[in-house]
Amino acid sequence: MNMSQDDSFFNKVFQVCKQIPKGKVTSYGAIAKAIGSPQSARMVGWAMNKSFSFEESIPAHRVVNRIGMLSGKKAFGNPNLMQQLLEQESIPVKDDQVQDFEKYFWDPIMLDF
DNA sequence: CACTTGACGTCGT
DNA sequence: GACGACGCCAAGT
Repeated sequence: MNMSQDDSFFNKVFQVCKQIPKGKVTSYGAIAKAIGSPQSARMVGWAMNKSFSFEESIPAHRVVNRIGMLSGKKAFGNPNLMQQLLEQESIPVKDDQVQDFEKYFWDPIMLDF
């Protein structure tokens, strides 16, 4: 099956993730809602974990849960890497939580999927 | 093939 | 407002 033209859940998730502006973050639920599956937020997170298997550079570090916590930091190999990447984009992180989450939050719903 | 796990979110207490 | 339970869907065991 051809993944390049795959309109499946995963592909949509990856497309959204790649379009997250630098210095911004979003939540799994927001992505799920944006692609039309608001109740499949878990699948978004699961897709992110699998995203490392894809050659495409998915900025998975820009995706956190609804409260801005770095719930998936462990998937980066080094648990501190996710926070490092966020701070690298001028996103303040403290205690595995994005500070001023609302301020840096980017809603993918505007992509009008 | 049935059960458990998981980078979540919403609702009820 | 913190904590627990349930629902969601796919993959791993």
